[in-house]
Amino acid sequence: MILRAEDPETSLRGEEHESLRLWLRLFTCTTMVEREVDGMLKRAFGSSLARFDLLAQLHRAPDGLRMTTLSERTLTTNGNVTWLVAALQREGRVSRRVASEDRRAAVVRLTASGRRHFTAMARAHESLIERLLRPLAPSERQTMYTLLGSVKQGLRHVRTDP
Amino acid sequence: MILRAEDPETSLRGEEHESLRLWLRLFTCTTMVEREVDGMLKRAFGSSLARFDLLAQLHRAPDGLRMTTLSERTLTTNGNVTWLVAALQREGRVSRRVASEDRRAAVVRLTASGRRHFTAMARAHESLIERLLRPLAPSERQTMYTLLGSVKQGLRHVRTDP
DNA sequence: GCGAGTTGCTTGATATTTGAAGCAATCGGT
DNA sequence: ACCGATTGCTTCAAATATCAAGCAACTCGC
Repeated sequence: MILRAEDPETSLRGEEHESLRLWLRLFTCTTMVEREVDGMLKRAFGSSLARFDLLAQLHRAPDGLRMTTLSERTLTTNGNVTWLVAALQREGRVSRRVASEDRRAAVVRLTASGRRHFTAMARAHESLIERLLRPLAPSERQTMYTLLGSVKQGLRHVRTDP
Repeated sequence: MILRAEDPETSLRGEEHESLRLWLRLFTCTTMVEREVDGMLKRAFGSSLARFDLLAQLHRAPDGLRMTTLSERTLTTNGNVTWLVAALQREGRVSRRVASEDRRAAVVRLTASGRRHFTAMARAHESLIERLLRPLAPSERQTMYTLLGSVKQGLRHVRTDP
């Protein structure tokens, strides 16, 4: 889903709406990259971006993560995490057990197979991203990274800070 | 789905992987904004980002668009567009008719109701985006817009230009 | 004009995602 | 220890999205 207004047919006039134009382009670019990545992960690994993302979270948490933490970090709903973890478990990529401190909570972690699988995907993922972002010079990437940092920072307070 | 690696636990080391870090942040920010927007459109208009996007395309194409064009512009599958258009048609937001030049093709356009609905959503959408991107100064927005322009440009040739 | 390839779109089976509701375990006083 | 919130997760139904066929309407070259 893309709103792209940067083409000739655009209805936006002049310098006004700059935020909007920026968002449209941001959205377009991200979605395009997302589709490239998701497609690659599906074709080459029978996986998906959503799975990869979840595995990535677990990869940097050797002690495992709770369902809720996973849903916060992957920015999806708890129901979706339940579903994804179940799928990944069937595929043997993750294991789960009841948390010792809280019998309601589940701790999910990567299995050896999951770790291997993730590592292979991560390699392919990185080289694809490298390729897709090649048009940006290192300093430009840095600039953009910084600018996005402040956006991200601001997004934290959105709900509470109208 | 977010891969965020910018937190303390990150496994990325130093200046290498800058592309990857940038992508992760890009993805995070975009997804967060997407969720804000989608939620707002749902709560306030009983619509969604996907619908809004489709309507936006039609809004700037007074003569209507073909299904295929819609799927290209919204970056989704043709099957999804068929579904979305059917839903929007049931809701009275769009109309469709067979193209005069090609009896296979359908031309979709906004109805008066669709136009009104879209206009209202667009207003709310713009002010939300304005608010979310407020942390960026105008010149920064411009910079980012330009940088994303080259990324977008590069994405066009990805498939053909390994 | 004809038949082999395209194209434009729909279908149907699946996969994924969301949102709300439900259940059990834990927590905070009391 | 007991009760009413709260929390952590799952479930279920419904909304979306994807992918692979499938079908009809075009196009071309002959």
